Amino acid sequence: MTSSAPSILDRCEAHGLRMTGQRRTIAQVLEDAFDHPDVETIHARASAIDPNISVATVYRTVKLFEESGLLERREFGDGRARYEDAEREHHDHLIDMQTGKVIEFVDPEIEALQEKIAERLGYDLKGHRLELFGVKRKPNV
Amino acid sequence: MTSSAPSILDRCEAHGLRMTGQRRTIAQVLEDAFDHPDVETIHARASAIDPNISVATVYRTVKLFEESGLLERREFGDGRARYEDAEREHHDHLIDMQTGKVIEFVDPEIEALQEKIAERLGYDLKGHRLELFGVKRKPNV
DNA sequence: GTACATGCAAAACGTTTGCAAATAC
DNA sequence: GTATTTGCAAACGTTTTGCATGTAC
Repeated sequence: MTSSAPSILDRCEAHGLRMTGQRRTIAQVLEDAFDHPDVETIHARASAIDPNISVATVYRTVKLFEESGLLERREFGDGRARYEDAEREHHDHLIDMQTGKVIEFVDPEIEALQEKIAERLGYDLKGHRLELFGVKRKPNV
Repeated sequence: MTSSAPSILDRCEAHGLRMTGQRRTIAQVLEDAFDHPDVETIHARASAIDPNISVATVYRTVKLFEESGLLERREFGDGRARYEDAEREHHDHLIDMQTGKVIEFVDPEIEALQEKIAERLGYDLKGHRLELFGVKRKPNV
């Protein structure tokens, strides 16, 4: 099972970004994240590796990475931005309203339907945001 | 063609909310809004009717109305919250990436599909947020 | 009359920015 | 060596809050 996708770090270099120690650390943190960390969390994790990182640098770096197409910014409605690797398989989110847990899913049917709707309205679909909010179904109450 | 849905004001009273002049004015503004105004805009429109309304009151009132289920809060990614009548026909949004224009649409097929996805993941769907981002299609370039 | 709503100004929150010192290339 | 990045702290825009005053019921 070979890992086919290039790492965030690889993509930084492919983009010709000037790589500092801080940027490398932040790229690493995001590479290892399988959740959707906000800036504060990224900063905390990065600081654990290298204490010489300020929040300002994290803000500047995630913005840079986002503008370079390496990261995607998400807003789940709690007032702060969250980030995830843009090259991961595309997916949408279901948020458990009781626990706040975020479940990822992919559904080709819904993707296709969105294209169709945009087209019907006279638009080319460039992106979308789909979040489902639900509560865990009880077996048979 | 009779208007069947009760007004926001009616619903305020049905909820037993204490009705002040300010709240009545804000309810009116939202009733008349066919766009998705942010707090600043709501405040401007309300001030035109009654200059004795502070922004703090608008913030407190939209939060109250939202918690009472009269309004829905939306975030279109520009950093401020926008509000719309919760009882209006359900719809999703397509945002024109070039102009910022917001187009509303309904698609029963996509609604049904979302239910199905949530169910497949073991959840009862309680709400969702779907926003499409697109650019106007050019005839045949 | 009393509990609740308001206005004001101050504070909180996440985020951005100006600047001098440090670093990548 | 030079242009870019960093840390710090101050500033930003949106939203919340403490408190004294005013209002609905």
